[in-house]
Amino acid sequence: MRFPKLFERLATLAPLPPEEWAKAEAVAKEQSLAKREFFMRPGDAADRFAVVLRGVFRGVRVSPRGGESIKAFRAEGELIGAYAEMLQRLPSMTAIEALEPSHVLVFQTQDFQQLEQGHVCWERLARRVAEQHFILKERREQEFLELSAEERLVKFWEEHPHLKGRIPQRDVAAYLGITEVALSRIMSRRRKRAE
Amino acid sequence: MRFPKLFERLATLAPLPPEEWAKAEAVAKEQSLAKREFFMRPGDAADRFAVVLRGVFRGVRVSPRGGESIKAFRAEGELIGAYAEMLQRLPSMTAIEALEPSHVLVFQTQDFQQLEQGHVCWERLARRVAEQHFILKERREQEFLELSAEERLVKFWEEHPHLKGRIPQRDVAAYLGITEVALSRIMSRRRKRAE
DNA sequence: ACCTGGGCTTGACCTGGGTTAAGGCGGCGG
DNA sequence: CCGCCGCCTTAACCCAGGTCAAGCCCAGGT
Repeated sequence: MRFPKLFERLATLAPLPPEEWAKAEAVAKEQSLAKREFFMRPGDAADRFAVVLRGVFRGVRVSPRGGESIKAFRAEGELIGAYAEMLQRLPSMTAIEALEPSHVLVFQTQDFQQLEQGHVCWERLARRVAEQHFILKERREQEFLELSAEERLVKFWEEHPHLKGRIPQRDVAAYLGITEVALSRIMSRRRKRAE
Repeated sequence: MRFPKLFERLATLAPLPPEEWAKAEAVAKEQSLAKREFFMRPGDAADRFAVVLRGVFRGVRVSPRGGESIKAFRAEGELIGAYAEMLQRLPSMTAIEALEPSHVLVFQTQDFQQLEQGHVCWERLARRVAEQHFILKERREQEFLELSAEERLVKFWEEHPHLKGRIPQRDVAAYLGITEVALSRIMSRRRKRAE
């Protein structure tokens, strides 16, 4: 077994027989990405996803009007991929970019579907993944509905302490739905208030 | 079969043997709700969900600070329930309230889990449901990130034309994340612009 | 017909965040 | 060592939306 830690993590989501995991490892391919290299670009087919082994990624949505907003950051142990587009069999509308030299374990969705046909555990795992992703998005929805930009910022760092120092300020702003300028103002305001 | 239309709808999500559906109908209970009556209140156990047969509901999150925001409206054929809380086995933090005299088909999550143990089709259906819910929430996230309140309003009516005239203005505002006052202003601004 | 109350609008005023543009500053290549 | 570039900050100005408060409209009840 090449990735015992990853196996353990997945097994907490749904029971996963080691021999099934062995099959998964057999079809997965490792990939290294330089800083600023893309795992996926808008327009690419959403036919692959990966687990981050080392590094951090940002999922960027480039809107028709040119604005960039950030859907999520993903670090060690988390999944990257154009999930919504994959489910809808649409080309990716998301850019997924390494913010550090990174290393990932890539699966073709086609290979994953093969695994699903071999054992129900994969369908169960996929269900749990969908549910967890839903919970995350609903939490985010709620933050937009109820919290000010400043409150969202505080919460962001509470929930993602491991990203401290690894992502540029402007990306945090794009994640919060504000500009770099507004974020800088909010931070200086807080600094002052804390004397 | 008491609800052939519902059966058909579900069968489009995942293959569903009629005999399994019969079992589901056997454990489900119909419930009627008056206008303003709650299907679920904050603090209730999230141990049931339902399909709307007739009527409209709003899912309201009452924040600690007293503000009300609306997570979703649900009409005929859609699911109501405190989904995220159910997945996390937490008590509901959501109020689900009928905006019209309504009629729903209620399932206990416990009964649903029984069905799941009897046939994989239910797990597959649950997965599809999770995935669809995810897609909806991600779409909403994107709207908050990229669109102004006015653009969100336009999109809301494009996507929910069947709710026209059935939900009060203030609830639309609470769904968009703005106040009733702001919504009224936006609407009058648009009226003027259209001469 | 009248009152009442709920839901919507309007106005005056304030504030948070957008926009634009001008620096500051640290790292890196020449 | 200098100059450049990327990233962040600051300032001036503007506008969308929040807040508070008054008023309107209409449906329901008496």
